[in-house]
Amino acid sequence: MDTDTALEALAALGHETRLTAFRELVQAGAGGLAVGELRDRLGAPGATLTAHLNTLRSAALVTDEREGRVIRVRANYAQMNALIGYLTENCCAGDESCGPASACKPTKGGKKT
Amino acid sequence: MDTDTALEALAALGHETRLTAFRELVQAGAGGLAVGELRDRLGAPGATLTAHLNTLRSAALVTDEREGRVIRVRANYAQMNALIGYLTENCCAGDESCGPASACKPTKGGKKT
DNA sequence: GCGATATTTCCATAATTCTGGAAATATCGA
DNA sequence: TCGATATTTCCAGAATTATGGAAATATCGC
Repeated sequence: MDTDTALEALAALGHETRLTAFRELVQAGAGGLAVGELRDRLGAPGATLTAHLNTLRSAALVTDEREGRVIRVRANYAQMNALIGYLTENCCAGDESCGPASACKPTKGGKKT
Repeated sequence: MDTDTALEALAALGHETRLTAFRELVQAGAGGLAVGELRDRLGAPGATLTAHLNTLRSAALVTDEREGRVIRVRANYAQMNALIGYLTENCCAGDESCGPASACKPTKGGKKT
């Protein structure tokens, strides 16, 4: 993931309603949620929710698919994963100084601690 | 890390200047950087940089320490790490559907030392 | 086609964040 | 003490983002 993409994803998640929406979608799993269901859970007006979903979609954090009258929204795990990867690289910057996160590095070099 | 804290960290990083600043600090390592050095690298006016550093500090992503006339700023790896932990939990939501990230889960199945 | 349901787009207002010059503060060395 | 350097605070204008009502669009079942 490049920096611009990470930036967009971070900004998208850095808003209470959007972070909450994303978490709902993650918890909903592969089935995702209908926009209306999400709206009920968040208690946000339709127009407001649409605007936030546009932001999340633009950051590729969610995908949506029309199913008749309903639009089903799903968390894009791959993108979140890529974001975590970006942050992990930018957290540890090649050394092991990140503590717990070093257990997170996928085989970089030899480590023993 | 709780959601409010993660929210603040995400919002702090969701801005080009601040993300760049944080990356510079991570790359600078444990020694950190003087505010002036960071200002030169980013090419931002002092007041602007101060405002951004205040945001990062408020999100606990950086720490600073006065050294005579210079204020040395350092990335707070622990906080970034906690943020990654938060996102990882909210990415995978208890199942292993996240691909590579599942290798990232600390003590779930408990393997290795 | 019609009415109902689901969601979006349009648009204006409100709220927040960003920016940077100038003045203030802190520290140093002589 | 003074003058130089490093950084912050103050402040206000500029820019961006958020909000939500109303109208528009899309799809359904009949």
